[in-house]
Amino acid sequence: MIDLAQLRKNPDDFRQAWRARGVSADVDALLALDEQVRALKHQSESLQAEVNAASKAIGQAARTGQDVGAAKEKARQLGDQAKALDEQRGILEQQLGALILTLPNPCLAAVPVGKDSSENTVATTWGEPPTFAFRPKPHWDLGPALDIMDFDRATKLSGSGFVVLKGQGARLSRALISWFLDEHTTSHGYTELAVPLLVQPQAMLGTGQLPKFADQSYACREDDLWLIPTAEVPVTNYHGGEILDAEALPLKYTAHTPCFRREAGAAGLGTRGMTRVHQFDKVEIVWLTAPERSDADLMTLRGHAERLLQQLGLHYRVLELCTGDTGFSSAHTYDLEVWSPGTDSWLEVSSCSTLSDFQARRANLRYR
RNA sequence: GGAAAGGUGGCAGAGCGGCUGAAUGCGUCGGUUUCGAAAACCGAUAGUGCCGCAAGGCACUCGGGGGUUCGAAUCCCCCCCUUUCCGCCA
Repeated sequence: MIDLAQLRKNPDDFRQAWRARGVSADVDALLALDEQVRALKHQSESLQAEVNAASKAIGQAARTGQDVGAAKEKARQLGDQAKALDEQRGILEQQLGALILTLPNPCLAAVPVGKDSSENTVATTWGEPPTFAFRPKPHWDLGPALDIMDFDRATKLSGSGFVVLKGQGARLSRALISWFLDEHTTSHGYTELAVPLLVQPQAMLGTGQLPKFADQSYACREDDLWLIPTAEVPVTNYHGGEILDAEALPLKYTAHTPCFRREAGAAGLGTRGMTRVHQFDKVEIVWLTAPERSDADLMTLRGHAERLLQQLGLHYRVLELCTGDTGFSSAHTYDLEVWSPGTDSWLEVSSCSTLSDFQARRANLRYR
C-alpha cells in the first residue's frame, strides 16, 4: 500500500501515477478522509491526556484521604467524550483503510507510459528461433502423442484447466524444478524455503492478492485459509511484521510450490493445453532488499531468471511492461517470454518485478 | 476435538488496581581503567503514531479483541498461539 505521508506531501505525483496506470482514484476524497481521521485522533488524544492527568491526581488525593467524588465525575465525562471521538474515528479509519488497500502501487517514473499490453516494449531478445524441417506441433498435441501429458483424464479428476503429467513428462517437470532450485541455491546464493500452500488472509493481503483478487483465488472458507496463487505469498510474508537488520539485507529466497489460480473469465483465447491452468508448478525467487539498491537488484534477479533460459538454450525475449500492463503490486516489471514454435507465439514463463515498499507496508515488514 | 499449564522489553524473569512502560539478571552500546584486551566500575539501552527547527512533549502498546473502573500488565468475557496428556487420524 502507499504511504499516506507521501500522499499528503505530493498528491500530484500519485494522481499522475494512477492516471498512467489507467486507474481512477479520488485523491481529494482520500486526503479529506485522512485529514478527518487525524483531526479526530488529535482531539481524542488531548482529552485522554487530561483524563490520565486527572486519574493520577485522584490517586494521590485518595491516598491522603481527600474527597474525590467530583474529580471522578469530571474525569468520567472527559473519558466519555474521548471515547465518542474514537468511535467516530474508528469508522472513518476503517473506510480509509479499505480504500487504500484497493489502490495499486504507483509505477516508477522511468516506466514507459502505456494503456495496455500492446504498448509494452521489447528490452532484449536472446538466441534464435529453432528451425524445423516439419511443422512443429503445439504441446497439447505433442504431449498426449508422446503419452507424457494427459488432459482428458485430468478433466475427469478436476474438470477443465488441469493436466496430468505422466512418465517422462512428470519426470521432466520434476527435473526442471530440482535443477532450478539447485542453480539458485548453489550458483546464485539463494536460500531454499519449503512453505505452506495454504495461508491466512493476512498473508494474501500482505502481498496484494487480497482484497482485489479474492475472486481469482481459491479458499477453504471453513478454515479461513487461502490456496496460494504464487510462492511469493508465503515467501514474502515469511518475514511479515518483523524488523529486519539492515546489515542482513538483501535476503534472497527461492521456493518451489504448486500455484492455484481460478482464472475466472480467462477461458478462451490463449488458454489451450497447459498454457493457463488452475494448478501449475513454479520456482519463485524473492529478494528483500534496501530501497537504494532496488533497481540494481531487480536487474540481477532478472539475470538469474534469464540464466536458466540461456542454459536451456531457449530463444526468449524480455518485455518491459508499460504502466497500463504492470501488475497491481508492482512498480516496474519485466516479463520473460519464450518462443513457442508449436503455437507460433511468445509464452510468458517468468515475471520479474520490483514491488518497491508496497508489499513491505502491507505486510508490515521493516528494516533498520 | 477434550483437559491442564502458560503467553510480560533482544533474551531470562519479577510484578498489592494508582508512585510500574514495567524490578532484577544477562546481552548490547558508550565511558573510566589498560600499551591493548579481559575483569571491574559508571552510564545508556522497546515499538508505533502525533505535535515540534530542536530540546522535548502527548497518546497507544505487557498474545489479540471487548468490558468493569476516575485509573488495568494486574479484575471479568471472548478469541488466538505454545507446551503436555487423552481422543481422532482418509
